[in-house]
Amino acid sequence: MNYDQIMQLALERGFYFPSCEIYADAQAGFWEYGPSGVSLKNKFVELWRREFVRRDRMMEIDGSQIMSEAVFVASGHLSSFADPIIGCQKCKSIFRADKLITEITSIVVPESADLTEFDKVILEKNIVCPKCKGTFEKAHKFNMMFKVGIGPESEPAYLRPETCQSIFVDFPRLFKTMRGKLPIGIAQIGKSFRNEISPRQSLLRLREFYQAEIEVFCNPNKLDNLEKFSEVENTEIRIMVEDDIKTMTCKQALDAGILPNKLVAYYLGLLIEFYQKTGIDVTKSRFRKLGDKEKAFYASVAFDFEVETTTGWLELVACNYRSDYDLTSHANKSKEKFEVLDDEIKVLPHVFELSMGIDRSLYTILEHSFRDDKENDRVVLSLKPYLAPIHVGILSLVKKDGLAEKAEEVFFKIRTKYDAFLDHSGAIGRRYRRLDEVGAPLAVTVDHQTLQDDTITVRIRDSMSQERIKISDLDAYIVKAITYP
RNA sequence: GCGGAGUUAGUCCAGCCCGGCACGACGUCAGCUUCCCAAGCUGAAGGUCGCGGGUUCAAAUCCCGCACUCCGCACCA
Repeated sequence: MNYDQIMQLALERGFYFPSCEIYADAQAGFWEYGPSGVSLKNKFVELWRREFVRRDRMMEIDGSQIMSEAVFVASGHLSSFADPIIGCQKCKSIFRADKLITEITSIVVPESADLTEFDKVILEKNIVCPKCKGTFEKAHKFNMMFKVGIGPESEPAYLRPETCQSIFVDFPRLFKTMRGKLPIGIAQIGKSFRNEISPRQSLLRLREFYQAEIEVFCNPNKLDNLEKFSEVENTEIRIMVEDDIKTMTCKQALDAGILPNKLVAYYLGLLIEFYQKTGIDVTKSRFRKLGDKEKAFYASVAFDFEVETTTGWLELVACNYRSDYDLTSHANKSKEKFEVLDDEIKVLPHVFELSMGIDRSLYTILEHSFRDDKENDRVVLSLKPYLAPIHVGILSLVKKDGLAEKAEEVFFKIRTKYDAFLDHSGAIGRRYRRLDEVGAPLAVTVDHQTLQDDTITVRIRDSMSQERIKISDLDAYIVKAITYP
């Protein structure tokens, strides 16, 4: 169960594969989901919707992927979502300006400093290219946003680098028209785009990727006034405390001051309960509080939710307390009013966000579900049944004697309700194994007895055990097996 | 973007030094056989040898450029 095995399974079984792969100019960092991948993703998204949007009575929106320049002037992405870089005139090597200066002179010039600051220090300290001793060109910024030109005049706009900006921009309308009341979560699933310098490892670092983001708007004076916290107070989380991972309940973490308030503790509790249901091994997870240097520019407190995979610790969710950074910025830039009434008092809400990487989560689900069952000479994806790309395979034991036709009858009865897959060809054991590899939890087999008494066998993926049931009971059987928790 | 290693069928790979019809396995499809766990037999399909250029009578093979993948650096959900 390492990265290469998952990659091979993904390619062979239609989970995901490189975009535009038949052309030589295909760029790195773009991947397609195949049929199995889409089916898994849809079910993952549905689970997310159940466990966050419905459970916590959030609103869900679907915003535009291209957003106007003003949005990113206000959000800070135009100035801050960029690295200061310098290039050598001679050998063309490129360096991070701030890192190189600190490395050579120990002078700390903040990443966000004015570009002339970098040029000044480089000139004063006579910094040259560490590779060829060449002199540097002027510092410039490499912005990680994709710029697009709108209309015939190519008016500047950008592909959003995070989905949440639409939520902030839409907040005033949503709060008014949807009868909002603090605290309120607004959620969105969609694509975001970042021009990574070096995308790598398929779904783990993409230039175009799916995020599931939740922005919780709250009254900053009432962060510990949250009745629903009792729902998760005994939920156990694993959290880094001074380089050790400690297991404790949300309440314990709150009481110990490791988590800052009930609101944050509540949503971290929801998060871990969600991931438990995805089949990811949460005993291999941790929340890690980020230091000031690691945090995004908009975050005042940040916890990363990380999971151990064969590629190392992988960040699946960024949990950022963004305070009023975004609403204040957009209010100032747009002149729109973002204050709302909470108990008759006007308040500018603060924001706590759960920013989930969907692609990375799907990869982790695959890796944590992958089982190399040598005893039975098979590869099994032990996915949670409700996430399986195929719910049930419908097989005829052999193709002749009318068994294929009977299997088709069974298939036609259930095909619109479940993800079912009909298969007649080849040895029965081979067909079971193919289903095991895409994680189908059930396999129904039509045999000679079926023709006599309308019963079929149902094979359970994980145990390989079988039981015989009536065709008329199949629907109820499948519902029970694949229903969401 | 840098350093290193790579790229040949759906997958894994041989061939490359030393230029001459692209090898094998797995998988897929069809038929036979078996009739509940990747058996066997017969047959078939599947290739811009990463892309572009050069050298040559002839290039997967030699030369140049580029792209992509993987590992490290840096960046990040």
